[in-house]
Amino acid sequence: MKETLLCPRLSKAMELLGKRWTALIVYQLMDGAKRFNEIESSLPISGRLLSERLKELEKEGIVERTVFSEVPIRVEYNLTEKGLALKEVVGGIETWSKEWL
Amino acid sequence: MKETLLCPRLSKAMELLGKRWTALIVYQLMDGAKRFNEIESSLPISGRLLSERLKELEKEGIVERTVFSEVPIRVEYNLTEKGLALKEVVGGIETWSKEWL
DNA sequence: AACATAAGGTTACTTTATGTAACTAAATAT
DNA sequence: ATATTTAGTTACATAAAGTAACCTTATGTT
Repeated sequence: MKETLLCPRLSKAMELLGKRWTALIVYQLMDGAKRFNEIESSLPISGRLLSERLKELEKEGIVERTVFSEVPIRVEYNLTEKGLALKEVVGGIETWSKEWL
Repeated sequence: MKETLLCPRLSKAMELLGKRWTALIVYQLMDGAKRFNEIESSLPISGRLLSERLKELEKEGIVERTVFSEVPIRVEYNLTEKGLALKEVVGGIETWSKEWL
């Protein structure tokens, strides 16, 4: 695999969004905060991977994690401004899928 | 991994676009037909996987393959109407990446 | 006290996807 | 006969994803 002159930002964006589940997780958060188990139930993803993806998204500043120290513990995830900006992208994919799939 | 009520078309779209390299291949074809080696040179992808992805995209009707029986052989790939419709999606990702990455 | 429950994970292990490098086919040129 | 070129394919190694069992904390039940 050799190096190229491909736009590094587009490349980075695809590394994120092109990772399995990432866009669908963002999609789940598009209409407001959700808890870990809610996301897990709404997608055919395993807890292991959901945990991994949420960490990545948090590190990228796309998702924000809020812990409520109740019993049992409650953790909510919601999109940051950066994440909300992805609405257009995911919306575009949704539109395309409705027209062509 | 359990079943969900997730929109099957969006789900399918993400299975395609969320596969490594797929969107970047489409991006490479956005400004006209390209040959196998041209795509391979413009992306850090291996020939093995490029071949696999192009077959998938062809099967999905996103990419069209044209063989020119010259010597040496020449094969061109270009987007179908369905593939061209993805310009907006990939363009949206590009826009987002420029603003947020 | 002993056990169960619940959320939000983590760990160990298996299967699938991706990356690497060498090889093939066809037609021509040296 | 050997080399060159394009567009792949094959065999093998490594990385990522899937599965299932387990952990922690704080309560609630027997």
